[in-house]
Amino acid sequence: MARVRRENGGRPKRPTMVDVAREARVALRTVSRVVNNDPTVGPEYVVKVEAAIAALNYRPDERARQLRTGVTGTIGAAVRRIAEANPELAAIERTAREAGLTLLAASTDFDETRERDILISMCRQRLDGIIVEPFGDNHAYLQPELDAGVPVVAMDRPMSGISVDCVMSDNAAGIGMAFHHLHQQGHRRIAFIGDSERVFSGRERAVAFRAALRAHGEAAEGLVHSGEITPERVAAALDTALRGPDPATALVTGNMDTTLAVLRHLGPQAASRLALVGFDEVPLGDLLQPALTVVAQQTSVIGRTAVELLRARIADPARPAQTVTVPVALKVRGSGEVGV
Amino acid sequence: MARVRRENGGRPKRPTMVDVAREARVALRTVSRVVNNDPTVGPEYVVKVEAAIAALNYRPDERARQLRTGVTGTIGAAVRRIAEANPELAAIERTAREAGLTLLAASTDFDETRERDILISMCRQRLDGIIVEPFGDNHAYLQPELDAGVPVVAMDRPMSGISVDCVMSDNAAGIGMAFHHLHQQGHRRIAFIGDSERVFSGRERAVAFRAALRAHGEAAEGLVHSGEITPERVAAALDTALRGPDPATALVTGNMDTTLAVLRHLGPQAASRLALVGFDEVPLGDLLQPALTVVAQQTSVIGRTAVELLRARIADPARPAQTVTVPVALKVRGSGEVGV
DNA sequence: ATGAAAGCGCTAACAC
DNA sequence: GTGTTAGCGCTTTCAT
Repeated sequence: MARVRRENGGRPKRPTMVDVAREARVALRTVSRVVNNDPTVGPEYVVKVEAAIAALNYRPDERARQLRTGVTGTIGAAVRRIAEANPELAAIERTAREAGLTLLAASTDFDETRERDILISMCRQRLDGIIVEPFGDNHAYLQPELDAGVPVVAMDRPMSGISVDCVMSDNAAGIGMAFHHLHQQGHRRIAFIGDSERVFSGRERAVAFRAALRAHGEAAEGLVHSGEITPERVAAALDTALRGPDPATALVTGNMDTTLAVLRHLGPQAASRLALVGFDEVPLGDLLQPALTVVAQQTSVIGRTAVELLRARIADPARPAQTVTVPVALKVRGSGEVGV
Repeated sequence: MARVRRENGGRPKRPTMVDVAREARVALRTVSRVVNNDPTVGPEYVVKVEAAIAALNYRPDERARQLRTGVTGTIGAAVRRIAEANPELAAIERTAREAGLTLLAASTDFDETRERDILISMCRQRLDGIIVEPFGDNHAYLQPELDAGVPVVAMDRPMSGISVDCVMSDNAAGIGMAFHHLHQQGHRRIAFIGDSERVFSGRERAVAFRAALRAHGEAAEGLVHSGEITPERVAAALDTALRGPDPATALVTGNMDTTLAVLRHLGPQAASRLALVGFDEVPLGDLLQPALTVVAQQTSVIGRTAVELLRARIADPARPAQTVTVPVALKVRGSGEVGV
């Protein structure tokens, strides 16, 4: 049974369709039909071929099939971090699987060069389509690929320099909800700490927060802090916001990393001294005391939509690019409901 | 420039090496050499070919290259869950990248059938090797693939029915550390709640815990609870352990999910009533009160080792299979240091 | 319904 | 140093 020919260096050589045809004494074409479950094959041939396949342990070579047919049945996902909790990626995988697609996932790792390498590599692999959570801020180099018909969908952030389908959360509405909630609880000095405004979502959220302040007639001075998420910068921002004659009594954090940095700086009871609403769910946020009130993104909707947009574009490369905005929801759990 | 031929249905056709050769008025072979940075090409040809490549927006087809050369430069990782925090997967990706390998990651999703589908699919894609965090308990169906020379490495758990390289944590030592630590703190009634003993790590850890009890002359009655991780079962196990005339004063949990279930059942201050040591880090465990004392696995060592074992096997298919055991470490943070 | 042969896009011998 | 040709393993006309 283990009739493996060895060639050079002890590396066994897998049997090919030709070997199966010879073993079964049928034509190559017949083996191909059996492998692809073509119903027009005589039952006796099916038996013979399947016996030969089993005897030789034949496995079709997917690469050759892909080369011949032109499609890979695989889509790529270039996300910023695989391997951290990534519910969007989970949703992409689930949706892709349901559609019979294989998923090739890679981390851009917050590195513009690496993002580019990954995307180019995916194009060279002739994947059926690519979902990207863009990081760099100039994706014009992808224009030739788009012209060549490579389907691309942006997730969480738009891409600059090219026009592609995009799905993302309603950042402005989320910030509005957070602000409004704290305002309703009676807070009048509400601060915001978020990501750098060079990052798309950081910018959108900071802008929305300033708009909320303005809408409620509050001044933004000393209340809006955006920049890199480092423990030092977050600590400094907190100190500024909480000091002075008129300190903030409530805080909105612009993303998960900021929320964690705030919690780590103030200690676990941060939220018993300060009303806190975070953008993004925090793992185990429900076990903290008080539990964390957050603006939650519908990550699985986003991931599923990304795949759906991609499939729609694969089916019709000519359809106009569209941007889908997914609503967010306020999860009231305690930390935002601390009195003034 | 955007000289894209369209054929059927508006799908553009990408130019091939032949097109580039024609455009540059050189032979196919020359284009191939330029693309592969062969130094023996005359500089004037390099210029001509690169101009043609740019003019046509040519991108080499990786599938054809792979088919011809026989190697894919890609390894597969079949893990139980992509998309949850998975530091081992992160380490695999990093190590693979450093070695110039692409990573194809897929979730087996705690589903034996799916695991099998994924592994077979990876074999059909002729990946250079496969890392699997095994879930099912009979992998004999992979024997033909192993015979055919497919390199496979098991991670976290051994595979049954076949002999492959394996890397995993020293489960017994970790349980020993947890028990010993609590015993040193003066606890004499130490309970254990863990995963089903049908799962390899659940079994190893339960067995090790019983051995620890025995070594300290304690009886196991009512103290060792293994089974499916559901809120109900964990609650029942807790009730049993904490009730009666001689209730447990300390608890060891067998994995992260159990730890979370315990925390959720007892409330966040669980550890102020009960000394608790968990197996596995818990995200944000350091922000709880008291912070969680855990047995931490060296996940990045495990992931890196998995790739290294795989590369060693790719290089030498004949080398004997080996199992690498990675030490674990006790992280003392507070929850295991609560008095009797 | 089955068989022979061409060809997907590339690399590797070999000749020039 | 460059061009010609065969062939990787499969699918797909086209004959039979």
